[in-house]
Amino acid sequence: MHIEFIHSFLVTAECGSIARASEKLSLTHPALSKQLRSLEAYYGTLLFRRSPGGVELTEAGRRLRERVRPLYEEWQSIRQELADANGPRRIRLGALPSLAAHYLPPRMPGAEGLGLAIEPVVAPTSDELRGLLQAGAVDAVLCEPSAAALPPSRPAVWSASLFEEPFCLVAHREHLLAREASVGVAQLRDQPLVLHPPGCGIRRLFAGLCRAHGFEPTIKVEANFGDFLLGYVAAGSGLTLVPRLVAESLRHPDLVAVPIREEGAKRQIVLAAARRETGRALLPALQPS
Amino acid sequence: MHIEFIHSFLVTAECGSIARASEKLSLTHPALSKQLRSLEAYYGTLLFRRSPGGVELTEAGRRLRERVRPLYEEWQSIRQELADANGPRRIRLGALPSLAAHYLPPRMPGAEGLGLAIEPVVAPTSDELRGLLQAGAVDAVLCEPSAAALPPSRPAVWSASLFEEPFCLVAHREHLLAREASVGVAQLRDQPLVLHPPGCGIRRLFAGLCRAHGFEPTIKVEANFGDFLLGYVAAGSGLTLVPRLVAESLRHPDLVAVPIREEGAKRQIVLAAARRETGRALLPALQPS
DNA sequence: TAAAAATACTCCATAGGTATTTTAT
DNA sequence: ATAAAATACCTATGGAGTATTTTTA
Repeated sequence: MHIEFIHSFLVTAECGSIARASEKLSLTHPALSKQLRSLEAYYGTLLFRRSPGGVELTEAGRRLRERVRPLYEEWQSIRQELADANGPRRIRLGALPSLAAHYLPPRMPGAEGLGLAIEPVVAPTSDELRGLLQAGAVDAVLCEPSAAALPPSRPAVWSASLFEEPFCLVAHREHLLAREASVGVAQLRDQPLVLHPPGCGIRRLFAGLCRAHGFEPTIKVEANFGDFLLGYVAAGSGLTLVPRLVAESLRHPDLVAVPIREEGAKRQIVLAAARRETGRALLPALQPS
Repeated sequence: MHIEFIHSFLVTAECGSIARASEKLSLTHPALSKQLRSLEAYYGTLLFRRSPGGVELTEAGRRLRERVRPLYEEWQSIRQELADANGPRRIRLGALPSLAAHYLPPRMPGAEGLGLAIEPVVAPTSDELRGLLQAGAVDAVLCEPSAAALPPSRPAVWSASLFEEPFCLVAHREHLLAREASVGVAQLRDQPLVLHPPGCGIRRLFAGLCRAHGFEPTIKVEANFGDFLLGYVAAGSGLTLVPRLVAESLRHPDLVAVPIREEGAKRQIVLAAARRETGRALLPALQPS
């Protein structure tokens, strides 16, 4: 019997629904359903009463829960103790600047709690991160999926999708578009843009979108670091684009972020690791909250 | 992580040797070795120091053992409690007469302790037991392997070998052969025999052996029940053959049992079950002591 | 050098996924 | 009718086996 099934059992009992519990556990409902069935076979008893409204513990299920909950906590704590004795596990984690600045920091304490000492390595593009991963300079990367999937030479052994976020337009608060609730790509025709250099994911994606709308973007300034870009925008030199993650933490009083309403105007972030085990260890700490 | 690996770990720590522990656990040593390796990966520490003399717990291993031993006991006791609440599981177990009389009784209390209520069903031949198993009249059978392996129609889903035992010659204490330490099949030429009817495993096997030695057995009386056979032998009507199990519990003052020294003069006993789960549940209770 | 354990490999049981059906309200 | 769970089916991880090699006292 897998101990993890006990965790699934406890979470399901808590949620009162296999479907909702399966989300929490990052499982599909059939998988969770089968886990619970196999627990029931193991104990030779029905543990849940199923209904369209969800599931409810049977008498035996309640008894099991009472006894098994402290046991599972003890199990975890034993593992924790052994892990602590080893000292934290050092993991070099490559990340895009936006993620290193806004996504990683709030998750570092949680990672530490799991015995992981994350050493961030920042690189400006997903392509460069891929290179670092292949070269063994980092153990895992947080980047766009191309880096995990495309390389035919040595693909990342393991990867998991973390989240998807739209891009936002950042404009000076007095700019015309700053008053819109959302902007379409078409509205950016002939607008002066302050963007990343050509190798960058945002730049590539955005140039493609403009061309799909029948125009070339008007790029006025190129810069590599997000803060510089925002400086230009604040100075009134043009507009820029940032992922929502960055838009959410805009603190400059003169800057306004407006989401782009366009199917393709979003980026996906994946966690990719050279070894599966590393990825699995990292994943719980790096889930979007 | 499989909880069973913890059991393996505890047994190995106790034995101080992977090879010896693997026997106790009915595993091969590579399998156990891999279980321990995967535990070590799970905890991120070396648990045993390996040497040609066996294995020894490391510091981390000792720590794990101390903490995990009570946890595993609690796990077992939880399972026991749930099992008890269900009432014992009734299992109809077909068995050959010799096994039902001498092998099963001492193992019934152990089975009860495992929550199994065994209901013995006796049938004189392995073939008949096979019929009962196929018909669903019993859940499992203790018999010779032919019944588990041969049938092309509906083979037993699950089977495991239990033990092998030689046959013994039973003679009146004043018979010439009763003084031998062991007898060869050749010595039985022209001896009057008291044997089971042709359908029976012992009869079939023995007739084959005699023919291999170039003679037909001289069968004087046929009877279906072991006790009757022994009665005839005690009365001086001839010799008979019984498995060692029966020979060991001969109580008649006039009867002497002598092992047969012959490669093929032995029988194998297997446990076969219609469903794998039944077999697995039964196996620990029915192991030879 | 001789034992014990580790490895290489093959096979199969089973966990998990996707797509679909069943069920109970 | 609908939401939830179960089922059917497929793929792939990994646990167990057999045969062989490596290790180390």
